[in-house]
Amino acid sequence: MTVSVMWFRADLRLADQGALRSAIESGPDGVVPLFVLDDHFDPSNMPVRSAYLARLLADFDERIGGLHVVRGRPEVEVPRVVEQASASSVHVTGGHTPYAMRRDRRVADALGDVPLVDADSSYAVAPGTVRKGDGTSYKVFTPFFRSWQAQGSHPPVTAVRSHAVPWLRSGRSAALPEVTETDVDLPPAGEQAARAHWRRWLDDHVDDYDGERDRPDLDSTSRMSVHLKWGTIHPRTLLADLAERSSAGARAYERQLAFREFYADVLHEWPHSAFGYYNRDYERMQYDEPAGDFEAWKEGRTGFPFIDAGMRQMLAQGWMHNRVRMAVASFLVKDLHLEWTHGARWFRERLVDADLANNQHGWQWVAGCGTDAAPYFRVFNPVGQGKRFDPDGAYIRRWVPELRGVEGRGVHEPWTLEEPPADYPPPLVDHAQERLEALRRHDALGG
DNA sequence: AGTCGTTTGGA
DNA sequence: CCAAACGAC
Repeated sequence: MTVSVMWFRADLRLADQGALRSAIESGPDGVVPLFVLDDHFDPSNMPVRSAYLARLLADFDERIGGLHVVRGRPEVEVPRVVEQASASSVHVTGGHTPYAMRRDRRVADALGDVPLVDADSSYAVAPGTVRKGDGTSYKVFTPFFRSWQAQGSHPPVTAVRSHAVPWLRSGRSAALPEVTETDVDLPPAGEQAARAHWRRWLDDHVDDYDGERDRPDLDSTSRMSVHLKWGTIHPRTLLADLAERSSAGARAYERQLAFREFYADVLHEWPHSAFGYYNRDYERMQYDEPAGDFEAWKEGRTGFPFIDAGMRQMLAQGWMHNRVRMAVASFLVKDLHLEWTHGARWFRERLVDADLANNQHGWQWVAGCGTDAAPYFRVFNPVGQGKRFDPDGAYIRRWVPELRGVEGRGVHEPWTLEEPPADYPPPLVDHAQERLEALRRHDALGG
């Protein structure tokens, strides 16, 4: 009997998209599903994501009847499980961050003659494979998008759900993390939840996506980011469903999926951009040190209702509408003059969908130092964004209880009210002034 | 995936 | 007088 180990990387890219098929094609009679909780895994650094991961692992464990979870270093634990199971191959599936790639190489070295097969990526097109005619990678989204579309991707795999190859049940794993209570209103975890949610959104909302996606008050985005991040659904599944639709909304959604693929490709090509400036000119800019204003931003007490609503939505749900992410990021970088890395770290702590490539490059786009970034002089107006994308203020009233009693559009500028709510803070900064300060600091860079 | 001050053209 | 369009940052 030949056995293969199916090693899920940091997330649970599931078998229906090719990983298990790839294992089947290599001919094993059984598959050991393995998840390694890395020694470096520290729940205090990612409280929201670790709470979600525990739910996800529990769901997976229940569904396949025994996920093998071990704690330790992958280069030690993967070979150990291979030896215990007398496996002849390891199929790895999941995210393509530079860190995952480096870790794979260490594991491959430790495995010796047992092949480590990169069974599937968590992207429609694997990072590092969309290339210009001269073989170099793209730095601008639009040409990447065209090339990515032209390249296409194979259809999603659906038939392997029939369990042509049995999972080798290992019994309940002692290392399975405990599912603990959390104050965060987390979305349901698991593949079935992901598929059900997608189906519903596709039927009811995708055709309106183009017109409504920027409106946090309507809450009409797909909220699929969490499922894509954790791999409980594959983008190829989404693309196949979208291809059957002719609406502008379906096309706009494909474009958003392509942004995710673009940033994964960028990170793959420039690993340093995960935690440093993609455009290193911006390292020299003058920044302030995080202080009380940073704490106010984190807690949603800046006195700018649209900004505070977003930050509080993130604390409550581990999720924030993308339009608001851009506005709060701009506020941190250009009104508070803090480095984007501080904000990106807070997002990674509090967002359940925090994905390294999307998060870091989304921030760098706003900060003007990323690939195909917004020019630095594009400064979001924290009030104007609210008026434009939350016209009636419903989003603000939902997330900022102090302002719930304020009727009309005055809710965007409570300091102009005759009687501003006493328990809501005054604006932390003068936006017009700080905007000019940001432009001044940028000018000081020269060139 | 922006904002702001200015200009322009129609009422 | 005001909105839409425009160009600069």
